[in-house]
Amino acid sequence: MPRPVNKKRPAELEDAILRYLLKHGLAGLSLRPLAKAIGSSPRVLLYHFGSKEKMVVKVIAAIRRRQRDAFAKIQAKTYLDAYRNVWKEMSAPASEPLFRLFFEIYGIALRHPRRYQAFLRATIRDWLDLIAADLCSEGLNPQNSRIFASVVLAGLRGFMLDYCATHDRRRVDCAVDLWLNALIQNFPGR
Amino acid sequence: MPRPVNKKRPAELEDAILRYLLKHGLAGLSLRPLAKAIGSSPRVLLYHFGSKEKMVVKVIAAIRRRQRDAFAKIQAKTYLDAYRNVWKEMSAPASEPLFRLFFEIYGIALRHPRRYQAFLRATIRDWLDLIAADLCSEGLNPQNSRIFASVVLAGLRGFMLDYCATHDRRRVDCAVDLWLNALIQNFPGR
DNA sequence: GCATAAATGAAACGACCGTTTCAATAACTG
DNA sequence: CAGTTATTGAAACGGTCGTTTCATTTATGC
Repeated sequence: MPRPVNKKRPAELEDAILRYLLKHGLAGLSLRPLAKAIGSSPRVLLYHFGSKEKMVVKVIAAIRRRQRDAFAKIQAKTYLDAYRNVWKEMSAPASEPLFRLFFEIYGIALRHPRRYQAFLRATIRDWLDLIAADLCSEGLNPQNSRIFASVVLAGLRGFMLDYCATHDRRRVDCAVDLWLNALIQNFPGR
Repeated sequence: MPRPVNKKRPAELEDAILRYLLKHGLAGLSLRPLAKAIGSSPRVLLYHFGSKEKMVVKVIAAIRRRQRDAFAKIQAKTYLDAYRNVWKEMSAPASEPLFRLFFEIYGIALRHPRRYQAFLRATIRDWLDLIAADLCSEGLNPQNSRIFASVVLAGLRGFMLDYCATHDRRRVDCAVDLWLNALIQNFPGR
């Protein structure tokens, strides 16, 4: 009978907070500057999320979903091309804030495995599932698919760590090429 | 004529702080608990390092040196064996605190490139130099050595990210094997 | 032992933190 | 319009932060 709940409000806040985190990072996050920047107030954030920690966990889940969805849609005729395209997308300037934030969260999550258990598990498994499913659909057995997918994921993340730190595009791009060629020649289905 | 400076004191403090960081991480570091834990006081830390930020930068440099030295001494008859041994050393339980701290610092450094410029540059270049020098000494030209070394470094770091998050040793170890075999078959000198 | 400067202790400063309290407002139902 | 509850604002609370101030202790060369 009274004022009904606004179900879209939390999602709106999540989006705004995510954008703020992309700019300012997670480590030094505090409610007052955040609230001011997104036109809200600490009171409102705590009302909707319960606590700062719960808020962060929620937003991190949203970040993970966003990152996964951004790359799930990439397709190509061959694996070589697909992975090439993924790297091109990952290393594009537009992706860098997301990866910087991702690595920052990664570091914090490794320090607090309990709190960020969901993130730690999902951040590997999401991608492994994505990559391995593709391989499976081509006839590779599930177990080998996961092994091969682990190699792909580790490479992509490792190169991204390098690129974010050095911005040495020429060297890293060359290295990615060399790596992909070596991988593809040892593709377990060939 | 008066009391002379104790040149060993800063190094002692650095060591103690490093041990504390390995346990407690960098993100939430604050002087009072740190000082208490190492039997010192905030006053002393600031006296010797000037500020918290300068202290952190100094200790991070020490961490980097320690990490590099720990792996520089690893040798083997073939590259395959050498990289295998490096991975074995990296993924040993004793190394995990160091890598957790390393990834945490990495995330923070990416957020503050100015402050941690030295770390970001060195954390890639140190290893690249180490790996590439080996390859060069076997006759590979310097440029290709750096490319190949980039592949090795990215792989090692990527697998370590995976392992720290999942502790799925069997899968990651298998993936490392697959990756190394693929790499070695495409070793540019063969 | 005395002068001198390095090193440390104790306490305070102003600022900011996450959170709570209390009250006001807003948006809906009947 | 009245009643009800979701939502928000303003201010305060206790606590911790990095840093500074001021005084004291400590170890050395003369």
